[in-house]
Amino acid sequence: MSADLPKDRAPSIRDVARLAGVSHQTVSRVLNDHPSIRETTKARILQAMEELQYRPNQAARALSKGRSRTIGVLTASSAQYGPARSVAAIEDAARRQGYFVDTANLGVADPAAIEDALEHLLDQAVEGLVIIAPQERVFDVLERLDIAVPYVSLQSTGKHDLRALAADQILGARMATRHLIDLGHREIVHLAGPQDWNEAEARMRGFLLEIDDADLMTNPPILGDWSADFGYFAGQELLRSRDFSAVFAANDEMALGLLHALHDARLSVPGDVSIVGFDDVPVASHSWPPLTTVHQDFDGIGRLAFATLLREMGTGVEVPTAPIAPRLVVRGSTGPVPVSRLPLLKRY
Amino acid sequence: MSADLPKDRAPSIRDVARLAGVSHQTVSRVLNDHPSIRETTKARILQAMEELQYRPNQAARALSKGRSRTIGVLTASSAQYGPARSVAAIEDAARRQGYFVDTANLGVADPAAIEDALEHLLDQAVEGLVIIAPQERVFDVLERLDIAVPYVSLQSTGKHDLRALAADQILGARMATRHLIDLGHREIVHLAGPQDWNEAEARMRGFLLEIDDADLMTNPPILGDWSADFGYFAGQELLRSRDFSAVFAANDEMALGLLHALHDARLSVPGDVSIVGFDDVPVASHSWPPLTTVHQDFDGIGRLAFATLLREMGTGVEVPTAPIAPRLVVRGSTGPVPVSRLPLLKRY
DNA sequence: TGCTCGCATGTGCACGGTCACAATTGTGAG
DNA sequence: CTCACAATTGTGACCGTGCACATGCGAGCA
Repeated sequence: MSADLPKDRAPSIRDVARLAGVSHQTVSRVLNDHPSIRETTKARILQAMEELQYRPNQAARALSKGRSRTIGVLTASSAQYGPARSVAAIEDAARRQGYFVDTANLGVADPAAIEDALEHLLDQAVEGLVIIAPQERVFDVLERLDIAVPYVSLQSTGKHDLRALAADQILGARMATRHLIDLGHREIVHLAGPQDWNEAEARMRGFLLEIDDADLMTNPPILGDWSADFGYFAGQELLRSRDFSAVFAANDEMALGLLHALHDARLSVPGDVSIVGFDDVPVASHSWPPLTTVHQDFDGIGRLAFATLLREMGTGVEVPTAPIAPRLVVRGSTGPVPVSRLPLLKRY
Repeated sequence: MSADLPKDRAPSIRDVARLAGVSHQTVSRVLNDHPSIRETTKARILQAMEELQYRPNQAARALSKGRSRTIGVLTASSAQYGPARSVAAIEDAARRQGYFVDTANLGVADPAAIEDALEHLLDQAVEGLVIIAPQERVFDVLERLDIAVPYVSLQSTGKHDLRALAADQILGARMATRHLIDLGHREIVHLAGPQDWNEAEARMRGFLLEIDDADLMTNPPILGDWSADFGYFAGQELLRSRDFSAVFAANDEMALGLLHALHDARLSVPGDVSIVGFDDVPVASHSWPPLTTVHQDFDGIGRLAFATLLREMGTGVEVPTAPIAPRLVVRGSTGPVPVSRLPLLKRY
């Protein structure tokens, strides 16, 4: 049969309808599996679809239903392990529910860039937004633009939404700090993340809360930029200027850089200094010594974020969710305060 | 004025037209900046748009023009640094050109999952595809489905497209291997990536070519899975079974795991064994010792991929492209063959 | 037998843009 | 002042799908 002449447009429901000898509406009903369709008719239509290699046109569907089935993901530094992993998980979960994911990466996060990225996502008529690794500025813009779609944010402090995830950050930081205190450390330095990141701020908060609970003193944390390079330089600086026996770094990368600086200075870890990181990136267990850190279930966080967003969007779909708990993973980079160090402490 | 009654639908060009006192077509002309429009009219329309907070509906545009302005990115293991970074670069470049990016991550890469992910992207009527970190199977599926849109692939071997990028992988591997040979190493082991990844295969090819050019012998490479954990176990196994003075790992993660194994065995790097990685991930410079590796410009690769795709898609837009060259970064993990080792070699 | 009811299917239009093709207005030459 | 022609603007159809609202048809019942 030469029923399918060149016709370069992709086949539409009408083409399918013609081939199956029904009206386009009946075909549409099959697509949305409407209950009242005779089995034989349905079979005939399905076969016609198969024959024509029919693929529903999402744009047309979006236009007519007013729903795009697309969600947007706004992410800063998506090349970092944690965010990247969560994005992948979100994408996966979304695809499973038939949603498309449109991403926008923020390089520099000046308000103009943020607005630009958001506009881009809104242009696509996203039905919801996931904000990853949010900085306060992002929420300012979000509020200023008066976004019409629901959004959730990962790893925030609960200021704007998801309390559950927020608790994790603070709790995780407390666990890390507690671990060091339990080992006898009294002079603990916090190598913090950039404070305009809610996530970094929450971790610092957890650190300070735990220090406070233990009635310890601490110098103001060092504000870093998440990078291993910064960790390295901060380490050099610390060695020059402060006395301390342990460091809690706000993420693994900085912890690894710090480790490097300590090696350079011929100091032993954990002999002279103990180090704890945060995130448990895959290489954390292979540094020398292996890094004690706080494990985060990034996949779970991503899935939870999507599930929460789905609920927020008021779709009927309810995806089961479970709260995400951080987990302290003790490896070789932490140990008791060295005896040799105890007298030193008396100086203060 | 209460011209804007509730009317919950978003404003359309017709609403704008009414407010500006022109026809919808004139508004459309403004959107596509058609040349012949009186300046005063244009200004009036722009103001009306502003007033109504008008935002063009992409779905409608896609429907009527038959173009979605969307490209798809198919990626395996997008949580890895390199791919993640390239994806971000692609996304950025695409956004700049007004394109949307839809991503699909491959967890396990069985043909069914690949097909599923591709179908998902095609459902969105993507105009082009970027395949990242391709495995041969992906291309099989791609060919079987007889995809109608152009695609480019990152870091392939040139079998399917982009020769320029392919050369990089082989060249980079040769540079790494050459470096070890120049240092006097004769027994070099290659810790390869999974061979169904074209990228891994290319690196192995580069290694073998260089070994061959130097008239050296080598045992068959060890086939890994890219992970640091694998590098660690491979290291333990190597120490038990083989004699060697240097290892070229197909990526940094495996190299770091290997480093860990050597530390565990109390071997010195580079005193006893030299190690080279591939990728130059951010922590590579902070391992102990800092890792000698082959730097790849992932951002550049991403941009190049998008530019190439744009050309492939036959859009008028020409984005300037520059070939990407790998760069050997010599750090502390490589050094001359230890004298103590030379006699040992005679045994073979 | 005639009537109601529910299932299965069909008809026509709306969604918000773009396109092809008028229709109108403005401009300069003869 | 008229006409040809360009510049500007308007009209109506169409893209592929879903919705509201018929319509046809057989079963059940009085």
